[in-house]
Amino acid sequence: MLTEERHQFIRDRLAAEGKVLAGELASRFGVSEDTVRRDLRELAKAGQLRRVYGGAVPSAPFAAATISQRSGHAVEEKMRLAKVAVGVLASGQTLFIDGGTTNEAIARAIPRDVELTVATNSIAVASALAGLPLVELIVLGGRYVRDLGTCVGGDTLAAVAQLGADLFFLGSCGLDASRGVTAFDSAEAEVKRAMARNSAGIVIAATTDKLATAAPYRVAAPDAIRHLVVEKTAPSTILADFERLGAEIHFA
Amino acid sequence: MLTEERHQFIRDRLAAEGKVLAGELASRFGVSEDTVRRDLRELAKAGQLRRVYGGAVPSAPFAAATISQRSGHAVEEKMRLAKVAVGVLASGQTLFIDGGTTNEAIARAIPRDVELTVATNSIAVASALAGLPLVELIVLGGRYVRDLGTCVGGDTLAAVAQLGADLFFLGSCGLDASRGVTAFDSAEAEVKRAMARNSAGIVIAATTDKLATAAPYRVAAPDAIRHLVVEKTAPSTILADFERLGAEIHFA
DNA sequence: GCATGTTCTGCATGTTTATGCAAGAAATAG
DNA sequence: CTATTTCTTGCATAAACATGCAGAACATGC
Repeated sequence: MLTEERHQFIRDRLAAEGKVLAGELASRFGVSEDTVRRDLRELAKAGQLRRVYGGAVPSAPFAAATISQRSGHAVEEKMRLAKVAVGVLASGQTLFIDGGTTNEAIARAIPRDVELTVATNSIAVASALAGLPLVELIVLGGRYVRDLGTCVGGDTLAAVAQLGADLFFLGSCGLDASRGVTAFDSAEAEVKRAMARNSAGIVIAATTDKLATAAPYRVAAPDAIRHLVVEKTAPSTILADFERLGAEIHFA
Repeated sequence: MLTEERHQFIRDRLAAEGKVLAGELASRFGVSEDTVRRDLRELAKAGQLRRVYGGAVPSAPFAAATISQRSGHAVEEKMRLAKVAVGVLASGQTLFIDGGTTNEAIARAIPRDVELTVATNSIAVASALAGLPLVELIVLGGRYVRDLGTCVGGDTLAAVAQLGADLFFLGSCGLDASRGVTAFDSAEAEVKRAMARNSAGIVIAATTDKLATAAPYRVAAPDAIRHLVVEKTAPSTILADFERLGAEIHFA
């Protein structure tokens, strides 16, 4: 286990969960707590985290905003969903990846040896993909919306219009077998629609609470979903509806 | 086994797995660890990887930051520069912020109570600003260049062309009183030029080692610099040149 | 063929770095 | 306030590292 690996793990973990515990890290790495503390000290010196009694928390307010939205349970679930979701990927494909914490988890779960072209309007997804050498990354700029963590607006739409993708990882939406995919915000919905239009297939990874919910703005028809990644706890009646409409169901 | 074969294998392995171990490579190649270390040294010198204790990891955009931060000195210097640099800001202004670790430090040093409109092509800067509620953030998308940590290309240029800013925080460049501001990459220089053209003033925060260096591509004339933030160790002769050309010098 | 110079490699050396342990200081919880 | 946990510091050890040197492999020129 390289020192650098531990540092990387700590960074990732902080971004994902908003905190790390010294003891927990020590047992996970198989090193003494002293070593972990040294790691934390170095990362703190580099400004990459802030040490607290018992462990460390992110230094940037960025991750702090996302922490509140995440309970410890949801993180594990999302990581499981993400691992399964990347299973639909194939090397050489072009992707749109939308915003949302689940999509961020998916981006982080993409293996290093897969060659992809990815266009995203999410800063968090872009950050995650910035570390993958084989991923050609296209950032879809525009007006950044803090609540969504993504860029929207005319510039974003124009950038999307120039691209075509094999798959579109659509996130943070309502999902309903009759109304299809829906979004809470008009501008957000516009961008998602553009991505959906320019993609050959839509992939949605959704925690159970997202199922059978609807929001005001329509993004895609229910039969546009090609892959649906869900937890085992998802109600089978809803899944049956989507399956009838042509979606392939993947259980995480 | 040719040296080049080993190098290629190391590159591939690094891309696929994100790390290599010196001992492991030695036994796989059937050579001594010394030879492997020599290989790693050469590849590191060529910028194709970053050596760490025990092996090597890919050279990432943050790797440069991490490695300079590791020394401890540079990061503190940059933070000092950043604190002074944000002093030229005024609430209500519109900014372009370029890439580079110094600009990232500046972005992180912006106080929470300043209202700004900021356009940036750097993912790291965007991440930093995502946490500031009073900052209207515009992400300049495009093709992401891993080595720079920024977006470049036609899309980026088009997005810049639509905007005008009061100040342009220009980063990661050569700086010379006769040749002006210069960049190492053609596409990078193009974006910087566009930002410079659409800004009322240029701000450069540079560590001493950046002064009196030049790169191939011209970005801006030496008299285009309005604010120059430097360390106290900066040679006064160079500063005098820039001051004569109209720059205001700020010491950190 | 032979000599020469270059490059690559492995070994021995001394140095640096990472790690764990122990003891005392500091922070937190009851 | 006291007990417990967590943290820092100094130190010892083993691993990883840089360096200098010598031999082997190789190409080049005579």
